[in-house]
Amino acid sequence: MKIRIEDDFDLGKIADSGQCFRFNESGDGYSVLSLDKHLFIKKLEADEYELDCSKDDFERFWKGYFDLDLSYRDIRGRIDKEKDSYLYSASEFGKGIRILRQDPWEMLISFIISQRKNIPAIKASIEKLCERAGEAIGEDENGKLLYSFPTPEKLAGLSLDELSACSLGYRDKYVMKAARDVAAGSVDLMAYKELGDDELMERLLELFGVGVKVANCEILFGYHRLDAFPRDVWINRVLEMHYPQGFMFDRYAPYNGIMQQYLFFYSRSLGSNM
DNA sequence: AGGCAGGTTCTTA
DNA sequence: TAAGAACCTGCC
Repeated sequence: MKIRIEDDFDLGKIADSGQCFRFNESGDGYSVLSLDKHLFIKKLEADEYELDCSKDDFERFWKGYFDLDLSYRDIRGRIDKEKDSYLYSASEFGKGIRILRQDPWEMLISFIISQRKNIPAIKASIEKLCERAGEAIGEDENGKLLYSFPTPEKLAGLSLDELSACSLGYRDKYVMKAARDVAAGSVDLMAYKELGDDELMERLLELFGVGVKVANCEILFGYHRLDAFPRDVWINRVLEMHYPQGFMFDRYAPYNGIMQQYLFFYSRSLGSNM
C-alpha cells in the first residue's frame, strides 16, 4: 500500500538512531523487523511511501509503530533557537527521527545486550539470537531468511552455552535470567504498562543486568514513555560540555526522550570530540 | 598491543 | 554510600 507522511520522517536517520537494531537499509528501501512482524518500506516521491503490508496491518500495527499520530514537527517547534542553540542545531540535524513504538520484551533483551557494545556488535548478537531461537517468518528481496525475535519461552529454553554462542559475552547470564523470569511469569512486562513511572523504573531495576541506563532505554523505547531520558557516555559528554547549568527538562516535558534522541544522534555523528 | 565500546555488578573502605 | 575493579568480545 501507499501512504503519505507529512510530518518529520526519515527512514535513514531512524535506522541509524540507535533505538532499533533490526531496521536496516535493504535494496532501495528499508527492512523493518519488530517481534514477529516484518515490513519493507521505501520512499517514493516527496512524502509518499510504499509499504508491503495491507491497509489493515498498517492501521493496526505499523501506524502505531512509527508513532504517526504524534507531530514531531510540533514538538521540535518547542526548541528555541536563541535559548537553546545546541539542541536547536541537534534537532535540525536529526529532523526525521521518531521514537518507534517497539515491544517491551524485545527492547529489554536488546538493551541488556547493548551494554558496553557498539551498535554493529549489538546488531550482530541480536541477529544470531534470532537465527538460533526465532522462527523463520519470510524472506527479504535477496531471498535471505528473516527470523522473528525469540519468544521468552524459546530463549529460556537455550543453554548458557547456546546464548554465549551469540557473542553475548558476560551478558549471557543476564539474558538467561531475564528470559526465564519472563517465561515463568514472575516478571510480567505487559502488566508493567499499567505502572506509574517511578514504580516502572523500580521494577525494571530489579532485573539482573539492568541498571539505570538500560532501564531508561526500556522505558523510552519499550514502553514508549517519551519523557524518559537515557544517559549514556555520549549524552553525558553533551551535558557536561554544552549544559553546564543544566538541561531544561521542564521546558521539554513530557518529550525529553525525543530531545535525547536528537542530542544522541547529533553528538554521535560528530564523533567523540564535538 | 592496549584501549575502548550507548553499563552493571561485585568488592572494598 | 561511594569509588574502583572486573567483566566477554571484537575492532581499531
